[in-house]
Amino acid sequence: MEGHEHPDWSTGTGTGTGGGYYGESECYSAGVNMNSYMSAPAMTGTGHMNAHYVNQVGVSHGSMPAGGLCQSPGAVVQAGAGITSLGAGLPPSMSPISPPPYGNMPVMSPVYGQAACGIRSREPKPYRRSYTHAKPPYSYISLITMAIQQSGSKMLTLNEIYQWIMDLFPFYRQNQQRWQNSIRHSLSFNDCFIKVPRLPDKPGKGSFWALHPDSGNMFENGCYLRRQKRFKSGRKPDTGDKEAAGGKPGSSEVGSVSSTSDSDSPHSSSSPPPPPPPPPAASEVKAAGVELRAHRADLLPSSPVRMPSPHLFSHHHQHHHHHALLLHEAAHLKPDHYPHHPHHPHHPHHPHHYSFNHPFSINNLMSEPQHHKLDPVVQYGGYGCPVSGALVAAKSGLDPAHTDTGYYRGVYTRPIMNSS
DNA sequence: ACCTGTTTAATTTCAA
DNA sequence: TTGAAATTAAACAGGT
Repeated sequence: MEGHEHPDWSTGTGTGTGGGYYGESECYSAGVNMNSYMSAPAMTGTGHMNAHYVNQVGVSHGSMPAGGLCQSPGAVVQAGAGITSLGAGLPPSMSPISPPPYGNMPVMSPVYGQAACGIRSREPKPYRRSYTHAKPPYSYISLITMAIQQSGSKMLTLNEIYQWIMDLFPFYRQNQQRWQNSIRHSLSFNDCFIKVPRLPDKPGKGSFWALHPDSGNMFENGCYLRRQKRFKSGRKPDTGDKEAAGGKPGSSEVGSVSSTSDSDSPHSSSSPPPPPPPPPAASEVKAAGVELRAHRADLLPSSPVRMPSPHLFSHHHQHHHHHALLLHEAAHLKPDHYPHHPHHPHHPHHPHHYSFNHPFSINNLMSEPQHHKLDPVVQYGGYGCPVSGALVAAKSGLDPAHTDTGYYRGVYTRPIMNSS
């Protein structure tokens, strides 16, 4: 089928296309949402720049759903932009500094075209390849996380995750069978994702997927391609179980979870106790602890609250109650977005479905679903933090534009270790 | 039947 | 180079 992979872009893997991830031409405007917190301050050291994902695809000016983003503030962008790079981007988070809780994933949007990038793209790169869409510098885990984060209810069905990804990244409109299988694998295999059952009365295709409350910011290191360590549920922060890594996700740990959720939780301090657990049909608690937890109040979506590191967000409202939906509620309300039906085939060409919240919206990412623009969203032009990237580049002397293949290679090499 | 989830396993890629 | 994370494939079980 259709799936034939093109060696070129599609898999970055093997070949070396150099890297595989996007090439030079694509500009995704990223919407990074990092919170403001992230101001791009210092990228200390590492600079990295990577390539910019500029997607020049079609450019639909105008309409971008996401488009909103561009318009806004750009301040940031410009800042960085100094460099012209339109892209410049790295995921915001790359910014070293703030390790955002998961609230800040960079979500970019494919805004095709400059528009988004705002920064006018100048500098047509010499070589714009035809990679129409290169592979985004995010791992599947990152993508899933971003998708979930940006949803108002903080949980999405598998299909919604697929759609979000495809809408944002043209790259993933290809070889669907391949990456979707990987997505499924990632969801099941990684403890950071939990399955939230649908309410009985709301039948539908699959369950909802949410982030494990304790997963925290898995990308604190700023690297969206690879986490330093795989999140394993069951591990308690202080107890001695640190490692966990060795163990396979099999079962045991998972099982233990149940308790975990309650007990440990780094909860946010201020957040009120979790709402009553709506027992969906919990009856079937599957063996898998995970799921359980899901319904367990802990992770209620409401919990944006549960941000693992509330402090980070502190400024933000922590009381998101209004949004806090209970799982079941959430279920009732449709996931959030789109009005479409489950199987509704989205047309590739319009990303608009997501008008609700562009991925860029910081809000979304944060925890606030869509209040649209409440604050200056930081918009970065490129994938992520343009600013930083740009700056860095500048400092480094690299051209942003230069994009090396390894977009991230140099980039985030910084493990944020403890800055604290 | 097709979609969703799980799981095993091989391989690739990255960061230390 | 190495260990671990990520990707890809694929078999298989359940649901709808």
